[in-house]
Amino acid sequence: MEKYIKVLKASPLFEGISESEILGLLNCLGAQKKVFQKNAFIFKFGKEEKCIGLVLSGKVNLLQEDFWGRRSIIDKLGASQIFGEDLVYANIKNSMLSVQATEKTEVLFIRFTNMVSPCSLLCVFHSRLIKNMLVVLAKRNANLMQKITHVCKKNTREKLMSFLSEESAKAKSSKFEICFNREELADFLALDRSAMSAELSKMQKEKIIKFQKNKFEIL
Amino acid sequence: MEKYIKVLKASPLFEGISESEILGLLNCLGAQKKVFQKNAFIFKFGKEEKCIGLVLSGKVNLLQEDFWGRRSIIDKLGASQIFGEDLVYANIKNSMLSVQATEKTEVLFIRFTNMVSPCSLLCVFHSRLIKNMLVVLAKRNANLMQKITHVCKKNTREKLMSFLSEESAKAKSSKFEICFNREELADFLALDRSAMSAELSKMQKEKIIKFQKNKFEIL
DNA sequence: TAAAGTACGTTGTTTTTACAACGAAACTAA
DNA sequence: TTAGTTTCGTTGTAAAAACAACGTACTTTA
Repeated sequence: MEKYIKVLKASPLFEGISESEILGLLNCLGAQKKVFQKNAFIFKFGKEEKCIGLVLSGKVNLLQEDFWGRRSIIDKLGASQIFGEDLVYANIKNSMLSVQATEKTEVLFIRFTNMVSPCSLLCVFHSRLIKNMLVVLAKRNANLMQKITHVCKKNTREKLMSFLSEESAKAKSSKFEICFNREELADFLALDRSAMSAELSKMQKEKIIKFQKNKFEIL
Repeated sequence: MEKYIKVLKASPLFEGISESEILGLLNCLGAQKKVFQKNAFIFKFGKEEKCIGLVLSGKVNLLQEDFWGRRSIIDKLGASQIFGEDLVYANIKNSMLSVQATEKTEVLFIRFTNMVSPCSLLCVFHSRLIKNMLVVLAKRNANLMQKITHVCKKNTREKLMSFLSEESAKAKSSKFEICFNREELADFLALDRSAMSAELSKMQKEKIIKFQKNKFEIL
């Protein structure tokens, strides 16, 4: 696991814990690595899950899927980010969302029973882990709020502008790159892909934005 | 504050803490009561806030408002429920959402600086409060997910059915009462009120649902 | 109890979106 | 290299939603 120490250190879950201490903790936590190929499901909605996942490499989409296969993407996570954290404390057994690899992805699973009823070594770091979890949950909250902001806009253009403005703010620049391809973006903003594509072109013609593939600029 | 002890005891924030202990805690927490009239804003988006709010009586809407006054209701809270909890841990100073009283409402404010750096009495309950906050945040999470589920449905009818099904499940009955009036429901589901009203009527004609004011039945 | 205000349903028109279908470009793998 | 696949933009048409306007019933309050 030393190979991934930088990734682990950068994770919000291990904030404030030293590299050597993290390695010790992983044993207590019963951490296990698994590899997923592109498009493989890591969590599937409704299935019982007992682990938190930490992305070691690659990328995953958090998403909801309804009965008819219509999907709604909640967020895309990269290395160091974690998922499934809400299951631990909301008293829910079954996963509320699906998690799907968008490329070959390595995930570290942590059994959260170990996290709630800790062993003696874990005890030392228990309160630190708990605090970190609070931050993780609050951040996920902010995230969901942001998504709600976007999807509740009343039409295609406003949704796009809401999203692009936030991305621009995150990047602290009018030029930025987004992590979604067109279909993913449509599923994130609850739009029809082709209609969205048309609107993007229209906005480019009107010189509101410029884009090329995933590179955007707000004018 | 003895008057509200039942309400406080029922709050997820004080889960596992006895009534007498709660009363002691409130001093350390610097709790203060305020009264708000119908439609008054308790929090306003973007304003700096330093308190968690606990509803003692009445009801409030959590909502987002954009530049043009278009609002999106996130949730309606009643007695014992708390808001502003994410501000404490997400390292955000300004409130991400507005909170508005929908009737005359009493709110208990708790300065969260006191909650993070506790006094000696607080210390005894500190870990309990933290655990409770984890649950609150995780539940809010589940809540936001549920809202996302509804608003991401592709048309009016599906949004309504998604919402009504959940309400029915919550009530564990095909007959149930909803907490929103029509305009609030429209703002919750990101719909036009009149279009929604029309669709509800249509669904009633088709004998999919029955309703009268806020009482609904799924057939 | 009269008057004003609010909540809700209804309707017709305009605007917007969804859907399907297609072609070009970019990417992948044999 | 070539064939197959995926991604993306474009277009026309059908479907749906937004909007405005209005009537009625119910509430509030003076």
